[in-house]
Amino acid sequence: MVDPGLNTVLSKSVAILRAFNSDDTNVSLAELVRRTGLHKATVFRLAAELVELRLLEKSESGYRLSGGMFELGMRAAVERTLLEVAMPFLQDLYERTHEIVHLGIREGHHVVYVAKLGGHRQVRSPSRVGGRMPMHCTAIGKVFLAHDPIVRREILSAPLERRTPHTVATPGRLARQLSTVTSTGVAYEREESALGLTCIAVPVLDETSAVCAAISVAGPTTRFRPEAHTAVLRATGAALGTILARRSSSDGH
Amino acid sequence: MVDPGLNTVLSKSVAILRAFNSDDTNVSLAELVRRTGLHKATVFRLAAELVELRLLEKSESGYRLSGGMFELGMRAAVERTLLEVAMPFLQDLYERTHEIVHLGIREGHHVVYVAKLGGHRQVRSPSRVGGRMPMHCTAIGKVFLAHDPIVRREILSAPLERRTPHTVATPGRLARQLSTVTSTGVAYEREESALGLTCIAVPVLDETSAVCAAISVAGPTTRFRPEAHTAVLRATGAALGTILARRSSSDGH
DNA sequence: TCAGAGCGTATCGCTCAACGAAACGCGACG
DNA sequence: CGTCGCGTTTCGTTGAGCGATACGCTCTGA
Repeated sequence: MVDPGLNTVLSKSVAILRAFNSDDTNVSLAELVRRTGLHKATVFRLAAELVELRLLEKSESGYRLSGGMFELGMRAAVERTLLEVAMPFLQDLYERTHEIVHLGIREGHHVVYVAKLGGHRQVRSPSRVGGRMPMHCTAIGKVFLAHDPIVRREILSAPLERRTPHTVATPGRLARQLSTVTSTGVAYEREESALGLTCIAVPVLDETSAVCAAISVAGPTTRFRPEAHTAVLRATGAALGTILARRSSSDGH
Repeated sequence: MVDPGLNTVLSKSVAILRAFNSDDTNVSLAELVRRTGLHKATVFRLAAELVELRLLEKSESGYRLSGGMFELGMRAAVERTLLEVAMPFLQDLYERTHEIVHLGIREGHHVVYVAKLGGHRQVRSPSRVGGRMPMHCTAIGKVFLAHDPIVRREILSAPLERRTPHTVATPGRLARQLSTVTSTGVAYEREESALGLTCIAVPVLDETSAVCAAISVAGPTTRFRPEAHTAVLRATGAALGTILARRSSSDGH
C-alpha cells in the first residue's frame, strides 16, 4: 500500500503488459522489473502465469506480447467496428492519393491510430497502428481539439511538448490555428510531429455531429501538397460519417 | 486446486476477457457469469477492476473490451511486425486484383487473420482481423497443413468440422488435396468455409524456408477465377518472404 | 396488485493465494 | 578469483480475494 494502485495481482499484471513498448520484441525479466518497479519474484511469477495464459511468450532471452494479446485486442468493440467500416473508404482514399492514409480516434489526451495505409516504404512516419501521439502536433489531433472545447482547454493549459523545431508549442498560436480548423473543418500539420512530414486531416462526424474519428493524408514535405487532397479527403470523411451514423441507428434494435 | 485452472485472479480475469466474442459490443454481467462459470460476485469485482485498468469499459447495459485492449493487442511483437512489413505488399495485391486480400498466421490448430483488405462491401466473408478459422476449410489453413507434417497429422486425426456442404470433411480427400498443395505451392478453397466464396492462397517463407505466414485472394464464386491471380499472388508471397528474411537476419544485432 | 425471477450491487468473516526477503546457481566481466 | 547482474526457487506471513448471503431494483405474468 506504499505505492500507487499496484496492490492487486491484476493491476500488477497489467502493469507488466503495459511495460512493453510498441517495438519491443524481447524484454528481459530484469528490464520488466525496472520498468514496473515491482519485486523481481513477483514479475517472475506473474510473467510465467501470463505466458501460461498466452498473453506473453518467451523470446530468445526474455518476453514479448504474444498472439493471444493480438487476438483479444482486435475484439475491442469500438476500434474493430470502426476499422471494418472504414477500411474500404481508406483503401479508396489510398488508391486515389497513394500517400499515407490514417484513421485515428481520441483516447484521453492522445490520438490513437486505428488504421494506417501506405507510407511504409516512402517516408518514415512516427505513427503506428495502436500507437499514441500527442494531439497538439498532429493533424488528426488538431481536428479533435478544434471540435472539443473541454479537451482543448485541458491541452492548452498544460505545457505543449515540442517534438520538432516546427511544433506549435505556444498555446496562443495553437489556439489561433484551432479556430481556423473549427471554421474550415480541415487541419494541417507541417513537420510538427516529425521532420519531413506534412499532413492534412478532416473529422468524421457521427449521428450526433460529434467527431468520433478523423482521417488524414500525409506525405513528404518536399513534394506533398496537402491542398491537393482536400476534396477527396472531405468527401471520404463525409461518406464514412454517413455510413457510421446509419449503422449505429440501425443496430439499436 | 479442484481444477479448472481458474484458481488465480489472473486466470479468472483473462477468462472474463476471453468471454467476449468478436462481435460483442455489450455483454451483461449475468452473461459473463454464464460464459465463464465464475461466481457472480467475482465477475462483478474483477470486471470493475478491469474497467479501472481500461481493459474493459461499461457500455449501455454491460461491458465491452475497450481501447486499452486494442492498444495492447497492437503491440504484440510478431503480429505487428508482420503486419507493418506486409501491408505495402497486400495493398499492391489489392490494387491489382480488387478482391479480398488476407494475411494469416497459424496459431495452434487455427488460422488467425492478421490483415484483411477489401471485401467489405462485396461478399460477406466470415474472416475478421484477429479472428480464428479452422485450418482444414480455408485456403490459408491448407497452406500451413501442407507444409507442416506434425500439425497435419493432428488435424487429420481429429474429426473435421463441416462448415458448408462443400467442406472437405473426410481425412483421405483432404490429405490428397494437401499433397497437391505441397507440390504446387498453391492452395484452393471452394465454398468450404462459407457459401459463395472461393479462395486461393500461397505460403510466405522465412529465412529457414518454414511457412511463417500465408496470403490469399478471395472472391465470390460466381465470377471469381482463382487461377487468374496465381502469378501475382506467388510473386507477392515470394517478395514478402524475401523482405521478412532480410529483416530478421539484420536485426539480430 | 402482488409474487417471483433476474439483474446489478453491497457486506463480511474465513482462508489460501500471493507476497517479498532471502538465498542459490550461473555466466560474464575485470 | 571476487562480484555483479541475471533467472530461478524456497518459505513463513498476511491481507487480498473468496463466495454465501442479502438487498434493492425492474421487469413480467398471473
